[in-house]
Amino acid sequence: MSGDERRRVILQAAVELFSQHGFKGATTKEIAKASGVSEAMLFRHFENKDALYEAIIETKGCRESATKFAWDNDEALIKAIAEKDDAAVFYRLGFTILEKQQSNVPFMRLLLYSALEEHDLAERFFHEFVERVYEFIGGYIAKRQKDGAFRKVKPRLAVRALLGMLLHHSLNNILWDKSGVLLKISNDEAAKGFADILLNGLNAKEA
Amino acid sequence: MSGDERRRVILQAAVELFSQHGFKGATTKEIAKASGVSEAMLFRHFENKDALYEAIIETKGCRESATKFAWDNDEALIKAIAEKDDAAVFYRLGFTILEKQQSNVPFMRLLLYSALEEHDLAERFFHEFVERVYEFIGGYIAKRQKDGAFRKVKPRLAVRALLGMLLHHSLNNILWDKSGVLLKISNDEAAKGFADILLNGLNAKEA
DNA sequence: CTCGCATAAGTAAGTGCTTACTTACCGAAG
DNA sequence: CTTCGGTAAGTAAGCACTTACTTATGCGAG
Repeated sequence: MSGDERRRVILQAAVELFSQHGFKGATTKEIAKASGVSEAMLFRHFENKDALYEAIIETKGCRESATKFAWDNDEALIKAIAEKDDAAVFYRLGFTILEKQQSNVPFMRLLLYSALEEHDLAERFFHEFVERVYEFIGGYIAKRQKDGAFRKVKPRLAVRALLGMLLHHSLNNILWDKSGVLLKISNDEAAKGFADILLNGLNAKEA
Repeated sequence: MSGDERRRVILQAAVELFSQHGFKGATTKEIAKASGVSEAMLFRHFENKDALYEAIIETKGCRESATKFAWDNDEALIKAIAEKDDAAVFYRLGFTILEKQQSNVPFMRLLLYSALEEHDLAERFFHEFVERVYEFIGGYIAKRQKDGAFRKVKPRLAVRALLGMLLHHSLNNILWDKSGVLLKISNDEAAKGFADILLNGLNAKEA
């Protein structure tokens, strides 16, 4: 196997294990074993454990999706924003964030760990992600408030609400995968439901 | 210092460190040092690390508040439920959950870690907490739907939304305490804001 | 009051195992 | 014969947990 190939295999195994056990919890021995090489090989490809973690975050599927979200290329989202179709906007936003969990990087788990563990890199990663979401969604909410379409709620509080729903949903589905005790809700249904709740609330429309 | 006193001191230090670094991340050496005794003393008071963790969860301020929530004694909540004052109900629920963070046990952090770490005890703890919340709040929502006061949204989805807001809010405030980068929102304001969003949504009332 | 002694509170210095990381070496391809 | 992908066998430090031992604290009998 060539160097580049091996590197990718190691990264893939590392992502899996870091997102499962966190930075501290995942061991280099495990990662090496999971990628089918000796620990020594791992340390030839990556200077140390930190460098390995950094490489994951710098990875296309992670940092880029954390900061850019590929939102720029989401036609459904662009169309929804242009048409001021709020339900579609929030649905697309939620869905694309949630689906990252399913993609090559178990994004949400990595994100939650990075918020808890005291690791500079991880913390910066979390902050960048959250800030970016606040900017994007918060900006949209503020705009719609100016339009008179949204009530005057602190945009940041609304973002915190939406992001919280999504994070908690991911957390629950992760746990569901492990134990099957909790309720499984599909990402699609959750994204739709959260968008609906966020926009219309629980109160029945007054006649 | 008497045995019981010492035990309490150790528990206090352990709570602090477990909630900061997680179960794996906190070391018995650190915990012993933080409580001003040798490691050997720690292991005289608690059979092993697991037993120490278990003792914390069994603690009044933790398991009981996780499963009972002291909601039975919250007069403001009981009154709000009786009067079907939904805004007050959700505000009280949110506020009491959030305030646990401030109390003797940094509840939310412990909860988040327990959701991520692969530790039977921790997982059970998280499940119990979440199930209990789903039952209580979900039950209330279902009832209000029957009253015709709430729209037909899956109760569990609504609970997931509310709990998610609260968890994420705690996570942000934790990180704020550490870095000061994120927006600090008081628990009171957050609980009020989330209750409002959950009930009324963002959409401006249609004329 | 105090002596004797059991018991609880405490420690220093380990145990064996795991951790991140290293060194010294090997075989094949260019 | 060097360079690259690879390994076996380390190392020092850190982990949960123990051992062997010392001090403090009751507390009933004399």
